[in-house]
Amino acid sequence: MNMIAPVTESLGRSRPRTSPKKVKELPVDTILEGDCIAEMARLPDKSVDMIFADPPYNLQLQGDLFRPEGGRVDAVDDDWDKFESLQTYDDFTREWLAEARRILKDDGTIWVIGSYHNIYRVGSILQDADFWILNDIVWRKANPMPNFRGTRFTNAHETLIWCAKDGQAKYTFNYRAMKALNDDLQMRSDWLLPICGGGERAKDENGEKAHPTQKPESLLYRILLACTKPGDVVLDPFFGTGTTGAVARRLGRKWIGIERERKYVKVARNRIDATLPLDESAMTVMADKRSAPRVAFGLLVESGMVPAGSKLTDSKRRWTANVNADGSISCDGQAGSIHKIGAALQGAPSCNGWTFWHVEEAGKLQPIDALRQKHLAAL
Amino acid sequence: MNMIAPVTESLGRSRPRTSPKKVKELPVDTILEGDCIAEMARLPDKSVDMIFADPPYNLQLQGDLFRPEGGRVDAVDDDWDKFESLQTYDDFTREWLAEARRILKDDGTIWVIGSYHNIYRVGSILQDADFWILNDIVWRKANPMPNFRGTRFTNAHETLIWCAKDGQAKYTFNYRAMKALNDDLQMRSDWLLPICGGGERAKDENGEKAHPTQKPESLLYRILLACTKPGDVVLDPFFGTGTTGAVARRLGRKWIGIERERKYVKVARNRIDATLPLDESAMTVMADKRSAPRVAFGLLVESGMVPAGSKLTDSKRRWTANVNADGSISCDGQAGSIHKIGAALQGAPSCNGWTFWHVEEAGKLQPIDALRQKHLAAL
DNA sequence: ACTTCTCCTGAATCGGCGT
DNA sequence: AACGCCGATTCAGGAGAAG
Repeated sequence: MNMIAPVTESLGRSRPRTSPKKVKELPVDTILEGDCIAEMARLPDKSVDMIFADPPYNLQLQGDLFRPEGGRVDAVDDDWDKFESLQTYDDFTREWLAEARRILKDDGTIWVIGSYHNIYRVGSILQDADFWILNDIVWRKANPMPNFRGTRFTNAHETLIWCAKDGQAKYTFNYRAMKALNDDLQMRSDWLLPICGGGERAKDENGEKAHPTQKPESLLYRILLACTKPGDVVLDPFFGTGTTGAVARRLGRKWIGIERERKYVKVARNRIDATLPLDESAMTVMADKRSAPRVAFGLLVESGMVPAGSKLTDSKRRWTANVNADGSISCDGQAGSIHKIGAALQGAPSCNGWTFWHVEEAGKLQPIDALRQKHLAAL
Repeated sequence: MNMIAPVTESLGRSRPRTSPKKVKELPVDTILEGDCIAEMARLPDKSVDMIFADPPYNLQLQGDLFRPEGGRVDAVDDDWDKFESLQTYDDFTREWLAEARRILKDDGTIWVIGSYHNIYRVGSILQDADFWILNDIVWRKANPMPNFRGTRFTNAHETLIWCAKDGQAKYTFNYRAMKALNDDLQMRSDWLLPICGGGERAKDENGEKAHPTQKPESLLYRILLACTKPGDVVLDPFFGTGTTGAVARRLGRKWIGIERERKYVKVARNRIDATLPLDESAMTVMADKRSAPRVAFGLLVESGMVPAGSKLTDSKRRWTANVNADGSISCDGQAGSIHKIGAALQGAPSCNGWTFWHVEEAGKLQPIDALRQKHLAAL
């Protein structure tokens, strides 16, 4: 078991500690065997970067599904049952989500997956707990189980809810990586992925499938790639056969799993041990421009890459601007930054001067952003 | 206005009548102008076969949003979508759903559409009110608005919840019709349909869009075809520009619309009057496009078919590229899509990366397009 | 007549940093 | 905390103009 000190210390805030014996250091790359709420209670405040949770889909309701067809059920008792189970499920959900919220860093995010049986309870309780929904994602199953009786639409999807701790949080979203993964189109909220089967499906000692609802690694791959950075800590409070851990290890993320059932813990351990991390070069993703170091236009002027006195023009040569010695530009009697002048000329509220303005080189127009990239590469 | 006697008489059950002056006969094929709860209160118990509801989503938008090219997004800022709090929204939802339940026949079903802003509230309250969820349906928008800032996944779907009054109800589901509509495959819970635009979009006197959130007729067509019979009565308590009425008339169903805003009522009346029953000319778009699904290269990376870290080469082994975790590839210090990098290396304006790049398998080079075909076949 | 190009628009909870 | 500046950011489809 590896240990790393939690980045943020427990602050002893409003929420009472539900357990007196909190761990001093965050246990990572390990499975905590026990009840998810009790084990979460031992983890420090604001210590994990992401939580992925695949909670039970409300076992009480599933019980109803197994009733013999045509059996006469007293309606009043049934309603009472249902109320009882929904109430119980809600209480359970509120409790583990409260712990999850406490453990999550302020800029961390949480993902919860569910079906129509439970996801509306989960979504409402997330909102009630002041989580801020960023997206809901539809996992479209490429190969769902058909509806054998022909009584409904084929239940061919599950729903994931992605939340920040509040509307102001600065969460991680690797936009360019997601765009790259989707052939240079923005990644949408509907994901088509096969269900987990074949060799990926974990087996127990008897060769039977080890877990009834094992999630595909491709699903976790996309989630972890989108919303975490290498080295981030991911918590999965309903670990099962450890899909989250396996993918986290492969992608160079740290992980914590909580699982109550010993048989699943064993399967998960073996599975993750057999998973090899990608080497660092393979782990790289398209970097967001936002995270690149800033280059002031004046720096290019200073360095002579775009000398003072040279001309800038837009791609259609509608306007020509003069470069001043201080990195400001002049056009139409106005002077200011490449962005300000670009916006003013177009009558637009804003403008990215780096892509708007061009220089002529060998008869061809080239955006000054290309020069910036050259400048960055030279460093 | 046509009148038909309610099929099921009011039984004077537990719920107190919220209005003393209930109509004696059910008003059909007409718009009731007024508040949805007050107007529903005038309708008799157990009198309609289906309810389709498109309630306000409570979007909670902040400031203006601008497109990259400078245009301003025409947001939904209407008063009818503003609520003081989640609590207020929940109270409103409980109230109109209670009336809806009272009016609905015991074997009737209800559909409610929403987005992540409100659908979890709606789903929970439906379950709390003892409605029985039969399916949740994902409307995948073929042409959603992009995420202009690159901050989240493109919000490309809305969710519909379909409920019976309880788990024992004998609801209508036209299984064969749905299967026929889907090329003789069971209709799934994810529907790909374009948003409402072009000539279908209702205009006001000034030629502006009459309503900010008009739903496409293809969506209502599928719902009414699936869950009602000819002659059934469909109630839409948030009628807007009357899509439900127009499609109901086209399909030979009776309809009741409730709408508070006079401007929408006028548009809806004109629109429905101009709709010819059983003219299916406008319905040609309703079937899912069954064109071959596009496969992103990233999908092969995610699924492990071309693992991150593996090498690609062109047929003559002049270049070798490294596969990154997000499906981009790197070569010669550049990173980008299989197409972009292939084009850049050759100095060509474009390149089909699927045929340009190869993987080595058993000493033989194989274009990655072959792997794509294998992936498609597996689905 | 046919193609190509430009422009417009759609239920959207759509920045970050330094001063 | 508020303000101001930098500068990052879009997909599909329909309509109508232009070639």
